[in-house]
Amino acid sequence: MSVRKARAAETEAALKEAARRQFVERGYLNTKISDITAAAGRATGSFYDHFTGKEDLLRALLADMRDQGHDLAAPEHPAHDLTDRDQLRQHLAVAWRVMRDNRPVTIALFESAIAAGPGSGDFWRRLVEETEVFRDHLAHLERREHPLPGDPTLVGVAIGGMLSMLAYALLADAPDSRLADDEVIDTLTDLLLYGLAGRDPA
Amino acid sequence: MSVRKARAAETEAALKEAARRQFVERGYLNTKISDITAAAGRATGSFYDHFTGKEDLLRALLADMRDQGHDLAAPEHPAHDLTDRDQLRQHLAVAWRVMRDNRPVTIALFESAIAAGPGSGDFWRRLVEETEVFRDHLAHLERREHPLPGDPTLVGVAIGGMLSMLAYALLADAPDSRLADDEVIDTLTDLLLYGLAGRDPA
DNA sequence: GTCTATACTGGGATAGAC
DNA sequence: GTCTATCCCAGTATAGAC
Repeated sequence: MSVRKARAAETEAALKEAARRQFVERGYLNTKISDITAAAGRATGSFYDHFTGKEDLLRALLADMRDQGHDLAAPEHPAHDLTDRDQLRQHLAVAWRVMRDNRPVTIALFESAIAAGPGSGDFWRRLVEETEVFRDHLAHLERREHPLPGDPTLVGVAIGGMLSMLAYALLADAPDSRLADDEVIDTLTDLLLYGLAGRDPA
Repeated sequence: MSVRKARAAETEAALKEAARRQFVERGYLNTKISDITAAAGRATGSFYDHFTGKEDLLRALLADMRDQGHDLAAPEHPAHDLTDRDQLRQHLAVAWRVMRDNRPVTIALFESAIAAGPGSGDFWRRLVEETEVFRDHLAHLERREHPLPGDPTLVGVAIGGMLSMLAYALLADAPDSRLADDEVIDTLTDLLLYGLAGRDPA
């Protein structure tokens, strides 16, 4: 790689890194192109030598994340019984960990989904996509004649929605998290597994 | 009330009504002042004779809703045992109904909460406020020595977040709801009461 | 490829006639 | 109170020198 290209790659990396920081600090929607370039110590114009716009940059960040093995959408799932506490907890923990480790992207995706606005069906579609893992596992349970609270898609979306919302509120809005990750995960596990009634209907 | 004032009130009402329609159609964030005035058949400038801005208008819509007895934050709660299926279902149904009956406001509040951006702690705060009812009931259970999945605030926020998210996705993004209200409410009731394991750990 | 400078735009907001 | 006309700014995006 030539020196020229290396420089360019450096700038691109700097822009991405700056963007990540800004997204966490001000949120995706409130971050202006000029905020990013300023934080990266570059001129505004330079941005457009690397990206066509903010959405394009977000796509790039998403791709980077995927390359690093992290995947917001679908963590691996060798196991297949969500009614097993350890397995359910494991799933929730992985999802939470991915979101926590990729706060900038988590935040940005959430905000951009909202900004797309209602009516397009886009929001619902994205939510359904993101919750594929849960839906699959739930459908699996259903085939095994395990009674579910309702339609697998709906239940999956409910669970996924709860997770996203909590992640945004807790990871984005309160970085100095007042709640430990483990507490959150344990709570969600028990809530989703046994509900408010609890294990023993004592 | 003078004729003059009546005219003004009419315009104000027209603006509010137009805003409600626009919020559902394009979303709160994507709605411009000029969209509202145009939809109301008034000039852009007239808007400012009634409201100082979009947020001000939203506050007015919220107040209207409250006046009509609907309250996004706290439906009445004479009963006090969320582990009773009927009572839990009732709570969820009321919350859902209020959101459905006030789609414009539900949508606008959700979007404006996001737009506030992370970092301010505002989002978390709003979520905690909105879920006061649940938290109170859960705390009540806890005092009665009923074991909960976790901290009442956290559990309440989780439940409320699930509801908000689902409402936005289902009520806002898919108005021609592919899912019946009753199905949603029944599913959530069973999920939250008994969890994925179900009533009988058969 | 990166800079500086600037053109362009959307949309919020106001002035002033009616 | 409502209109028309306009101002004005923030932000995006481009042009062109280096």
